[in-house]
Amino acid sequence: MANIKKKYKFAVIATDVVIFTVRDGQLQVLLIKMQKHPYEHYWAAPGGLVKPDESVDEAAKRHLHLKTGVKNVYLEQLYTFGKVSRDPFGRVVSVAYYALIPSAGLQLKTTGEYGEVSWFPVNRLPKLAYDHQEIINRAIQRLKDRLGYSNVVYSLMPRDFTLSDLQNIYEIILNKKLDKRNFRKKIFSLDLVKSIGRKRVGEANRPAELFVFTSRQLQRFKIL
Amino acid sequence: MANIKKKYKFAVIATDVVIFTVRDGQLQVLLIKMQKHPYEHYWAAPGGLVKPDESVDEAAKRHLHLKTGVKNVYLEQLYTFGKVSRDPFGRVVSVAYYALIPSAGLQLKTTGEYGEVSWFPVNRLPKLAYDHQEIINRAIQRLKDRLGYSNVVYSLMPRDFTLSDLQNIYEIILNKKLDKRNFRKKIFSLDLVKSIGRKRVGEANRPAELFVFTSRQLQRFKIL
DNA sequence: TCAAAAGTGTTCGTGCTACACCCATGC
DNA sequence: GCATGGGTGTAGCACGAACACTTTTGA
Repeated sequence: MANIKKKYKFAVIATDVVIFTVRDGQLQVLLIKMQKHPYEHYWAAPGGLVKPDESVDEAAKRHLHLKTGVKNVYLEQLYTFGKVSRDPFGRVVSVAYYALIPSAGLQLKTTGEYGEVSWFPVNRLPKLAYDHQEIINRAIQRLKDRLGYSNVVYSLMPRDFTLSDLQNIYEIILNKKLDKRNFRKKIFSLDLVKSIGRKRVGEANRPAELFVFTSRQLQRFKIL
Repeated sequence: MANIKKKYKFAVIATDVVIFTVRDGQLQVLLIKMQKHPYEHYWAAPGGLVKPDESVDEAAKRHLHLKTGVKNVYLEQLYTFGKVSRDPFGRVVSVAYYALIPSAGLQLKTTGEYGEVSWFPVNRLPKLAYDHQEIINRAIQRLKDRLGYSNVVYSLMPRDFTLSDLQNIYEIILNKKLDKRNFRKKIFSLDLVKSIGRKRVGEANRPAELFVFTSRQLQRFKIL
């Protein structure tokens, strides 16, 4: 460890990306199984060094794409973790990001050189390498905050959805029940969604009206 | 420039600290005059490389102390700036922080090897080196947000102060007038301050009651 | 006809906004 | 006694919280 540290005259930069989706009624995070000592059998958020010719944002996008195949999803810088001994392989400072992707039609890059990749519900996480537990905790907190003060939720939803779908996402992430009537009132008063004039049919109950977001750009305002 | 870049195999880490105070009825930032081409006659926020044996937080504290002599002031990580060409001297990623210090009894380290150091009102900034204009803009925005949702303002105030002093700080930073009665009601209802049973005397008007903060720990809640 | 989720209004209380006059002091 | 900032209360309004029943479909 000590001799590895000496490879670098200064701290070097890496990035880690906490990738969220909502699947099976739970908020889930994408993790990769580590191979190297001392972290074999630990899991970690995808990430790696920033190359000299790419920005930190680009590095985060690259790692996100590498593991999920997705592009153009919501990606926000979270925080930079810079403790001296956070990485036993050397002096690495990590700029953490978090990404939000809709679960519909997701295909992981589980094969290849990078070992096992898997989704985990945030309340049943395995042993995590480095300070990734701390990183994920902070990402969850940030996500909760953003839900209440922006329309980011659009990045977790498919193109069209019912208001109950939307309310479910909120309830799952915030981990509390919301009042249906108040929720709908609020969403409508903010003009967040518009009806597409169709209903979701084929279920054993009254068909629900389908909506799309009026805007899929990030906007800030108080929702909850 | 190109050959300097090659000195580093990876991006290296620096930190920059935007230091705020309120003086002369204005929000001001501490800047240092640059010496080296291409930025001679430009100014910049204090900062520099992170040493291999210090955390990024510690590096920020070090640079803050170096220029102001102060310790134990409010210091918060702001954002990490990672564009490839932000620094013409090489591939440097900067973790920006901002600090808040009370103006009372401030003494700058204007002498010594580091060249000129000076305060500038945020709305009359000189030409800034690197991407420091962007960093400062973001810091101002963050500060405004925090004022409305926490008690950070304590870190800009002397130990005891009048309610008008406090309101002034808010008005200066937010750049808008507040209603005196509503402001006082809010501050009291949150138990932010307590009277010390003394008044500020010697001014050509009714003496104002002096207060201290009930807590000088960061707390979050909606103020404005 | 039953189960299951969709959809729909009103009431109440809290908190924010707007607003004007008297008070205590130094000069 | 005058100029200067200190200190105080109320009324209207907007918004959030609580709450229950009818509708539409598939099985």
